[in-house]
Amino acid sequence: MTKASSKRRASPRAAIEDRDGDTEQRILQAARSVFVRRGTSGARMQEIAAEAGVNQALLHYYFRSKQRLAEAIFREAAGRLVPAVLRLLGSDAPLEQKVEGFVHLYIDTVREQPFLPGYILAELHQHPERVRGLREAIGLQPATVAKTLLARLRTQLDEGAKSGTLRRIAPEQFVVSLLALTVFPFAARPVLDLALGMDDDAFARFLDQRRTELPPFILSALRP
Amino acid sequence: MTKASSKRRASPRAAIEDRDGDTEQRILQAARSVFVRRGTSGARMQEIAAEAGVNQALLHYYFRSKQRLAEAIFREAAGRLVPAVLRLLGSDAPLEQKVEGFVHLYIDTVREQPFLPGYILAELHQHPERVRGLREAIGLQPATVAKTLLARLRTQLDEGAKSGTLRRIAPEQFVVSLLALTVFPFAARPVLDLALGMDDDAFARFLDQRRTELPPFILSALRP
DNA sequence: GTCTATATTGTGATAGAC
DNA sequence: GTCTATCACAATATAGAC
Repeated sequence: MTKASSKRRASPRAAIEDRDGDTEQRILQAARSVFVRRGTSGARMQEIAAEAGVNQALLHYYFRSKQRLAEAIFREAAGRLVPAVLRLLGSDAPLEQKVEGFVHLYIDTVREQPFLPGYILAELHQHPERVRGLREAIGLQPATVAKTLLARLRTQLDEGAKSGTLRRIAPEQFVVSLLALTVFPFAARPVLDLALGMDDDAFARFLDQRRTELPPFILSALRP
Repeated sequence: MTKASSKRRASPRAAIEDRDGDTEQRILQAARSVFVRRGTSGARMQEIAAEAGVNQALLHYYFRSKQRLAEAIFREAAGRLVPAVLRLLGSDAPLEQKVEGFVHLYIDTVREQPFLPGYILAELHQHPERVRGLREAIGLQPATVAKTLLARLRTQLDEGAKSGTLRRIAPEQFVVSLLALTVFPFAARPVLDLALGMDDDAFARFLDQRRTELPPFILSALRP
């Protein structure tokens, strides 16, 4: 899976004696859990080792250093969300479909790992250099992606404006608003807990409601 | 200012010989800068000391431990944003005024320290126990605040729905959407940089535009 | 109040037996 | 591949002179 790991894999053909779920996977699993919760600087190799049920030395055996492990986890996390989002928004489906498709896809995906957005935003905030990881996750040149995505959206928005079905709005504002309305509830989960007294059950109900009500809300906002 | 500091202040009446800007303030200033950028676990006392132009021992003289210093900074940061927001949203001004008032207040305030939202969200994500700091920043019991705020909003939204001027919407959804649209652009600043190629100038223009266009956008979304 | 050591602990990383 | 030391250094914290 990882470059580092494949290089290091031992027995050429054997791998049968691996216990329940190959060790590397158990480490990755534990690393995900810890890094996502504590962030890269807050994470401790010891905690990861314990959660994986191995000792610290093994982490280094599989992934050279904390740095590399952290990068692997971040790339994986970002790669799970970003490309799908970009593909959807950049497609040439009609705008109404994009909005609903995006909201559903995002909420359904992230629901299973509600801490991902908070983790990604926190990492990018604290380690801006990690944007590189995002670049790789995207695959293409960001500048290119941005231009084509925005250009396509602009076309759609302009058409709607001319035909009188849409209010005139800059594509950047549109994208950010769409992202904001969908991503923010996850990223601000602790705030909702405190400020609105929202526990896990209430949050689940909140998401159900939002999933169906957000698309019409957004489309209504777009109407002139 | 801080409990710790006032207890420790030395010369009873003298304080005149302090050089440019009282030392405690210089430390706080540096601590703000470092904690906000790196987060609590990523921050280094040494970096703070250097930025304040003093040595590490002084940090401990004024604020016992890194932990305490971090808490002071977080409380201050949260206290600068949260209470104002809650007061505004909980007031009995008409809904249209709340929306515009909130957007303007928030964007104008945070513009000067655009990393605050990212810092606060990241801290809450990585150290949920820090919610205590938020509690103190709010001053009142969060449960109470939440109830009265939501209750008041529900009244206003229901009235609007009955009179046919507003679409029916749960107050929780409304608050989260309002917050999302306003806060997210700051919290996701690095993403905007990468995904939309938005540098500081472009971001400033983006905010100008958003400040004026967001209120009508939201009000349009609320219309049936 | 502020500084220069210095103590103390935390934490990532490596060596080497099995 | 996996483990038990153990190293090396980074980082917080304290002692004590000035």
